[in-house]
Amino acid sequence: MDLKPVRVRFAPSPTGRMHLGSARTALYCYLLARRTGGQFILRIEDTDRKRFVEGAEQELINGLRWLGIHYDEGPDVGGPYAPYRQTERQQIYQKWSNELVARGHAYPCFCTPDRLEKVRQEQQKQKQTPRYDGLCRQLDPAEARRRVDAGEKHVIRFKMPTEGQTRAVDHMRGEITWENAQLDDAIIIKSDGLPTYHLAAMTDDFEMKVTHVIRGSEWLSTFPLHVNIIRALGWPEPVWMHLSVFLKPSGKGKMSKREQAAALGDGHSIFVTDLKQLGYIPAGVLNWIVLMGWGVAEDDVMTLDQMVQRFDIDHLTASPAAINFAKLDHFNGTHIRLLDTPTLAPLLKPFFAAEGYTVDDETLLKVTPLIRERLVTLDDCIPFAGWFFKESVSPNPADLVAKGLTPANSAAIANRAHDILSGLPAITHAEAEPPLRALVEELGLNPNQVFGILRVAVTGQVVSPPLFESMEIVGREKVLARIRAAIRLLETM
RNA sequence: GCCCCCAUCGUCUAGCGGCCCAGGACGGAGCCCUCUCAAGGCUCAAACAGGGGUUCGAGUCCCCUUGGGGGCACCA
Repeated sequence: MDLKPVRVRFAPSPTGRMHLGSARTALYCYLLARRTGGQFILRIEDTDRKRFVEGAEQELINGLRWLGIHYDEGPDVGGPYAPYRQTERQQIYQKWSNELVARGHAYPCFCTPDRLEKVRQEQQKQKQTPRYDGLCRQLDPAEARRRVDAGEKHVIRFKMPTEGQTRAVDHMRGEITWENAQLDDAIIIKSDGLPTYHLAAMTDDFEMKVTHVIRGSEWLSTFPLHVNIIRALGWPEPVWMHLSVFLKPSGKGKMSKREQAAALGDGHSIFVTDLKQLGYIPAGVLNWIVLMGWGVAEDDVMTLDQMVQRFDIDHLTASPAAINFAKLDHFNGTHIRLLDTPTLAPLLKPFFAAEGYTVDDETLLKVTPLIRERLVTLDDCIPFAGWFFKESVSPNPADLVAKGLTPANSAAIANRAHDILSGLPAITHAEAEPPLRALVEELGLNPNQVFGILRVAVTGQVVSPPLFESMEIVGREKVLARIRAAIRLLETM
């Protein structure tokens, strides 16, 4: 691919939550900018006041920050082409809209929503493609001008060519051709004076000197409109790329609200801020989404920096990708394992806190290496290590009985172990294991049987981090006390 | 209904005419390691949607069919 520095923008509208699709678009934009040493811009497309959602912009920004996708220019950081919120750029769109009308490429339309709706219904009844019937396109420009000046309510429509074809090139898909006769005269300025996406995005991309437009494939159908606007104004054309959508895990269509809720109940989500709360880390999420639409032959575990090194827009995939949460889990676990203890431990803390545990850093730092390779998500630290921060544990009596043995036998074994351990000045991994192994040998049992009793006695659970390391962290007095409690429990069975 | 896009293992993908009786990853199965659970190592099963062309040669190029997806708003 060409490595000349580019200017790319991520241009979401603050109308909802930030989902995986947006995150991937932002990621690809970011990767391309960094790869070429260019700039990555965040632009807020907030011209739809009806669907505007308070706080959505902040969630977007938080999401990008959390993922580590940093932008060079944006509403909160400024930049040479500020402002970066479209509602603050209204005069600019007005100017270019006027220019379009002056050049005969656009016209005022006085049709009411009511009339438009009737036309649409009529067309549908006749099995025709619903589109504007061009009534106001015939209007004499001077007459139209007079009505506008008189304050008559109107919109501005772009005058699409009616003959021939429109051709445009998508970098991933090649040349695409449309019959102009199929195209519609889209509204570019609404009656509230604000532009629609079509005018606003094209204008800003021009004004902000955007060289590469990476956006969702939902824009493919309005692609010919956009290139016609640009060409009518004589603006340079960017490199276009329309990324495909993400499909639900079954591969059939997009995720519905209901399915989103089901995924959440399962510990998964398509929303970035949810993922953070569910215990996913940015590196895992990033590695997961970057591979949905971009393939690497081998070594698919990558950090953000490694992605930058390898990213190549010539090798993006155009086909829709089904979401696979199992793969997210895999990448998340893999990247957690890549974290060193001083980095991982603080990430775990809020999850312990959320469960009501008070954790001291000293213990946490010792516990972290023991559970690191067992974590798929950060919140897995609770079942594995929550018990470390409890004053006492309450084992299920039945779990204390070793496989193939009676409660009495188990109690006797626990007693022997207790004697051995109490004879040690301190219970460390190095000092405790040999004599207990010897005990296993002497009794002619499996390590599993003996260590299993102790595991349940000390940790209160059947699954835990390694026994000896765990006992060392818990400390001699507590270990011995818990074994004695377990013996008493076994004796009452 | 109309327009446009897409099509390799269940899933994400490598492949850009011969290196492919198709490679990697997830998931699945088995084995090894092992104090539980993991992690790790090894092995196995698993795909070029179908049909026509072009070519000495096609997963790779073209066409059709089928299937899937997106769009058809004074939303983005």
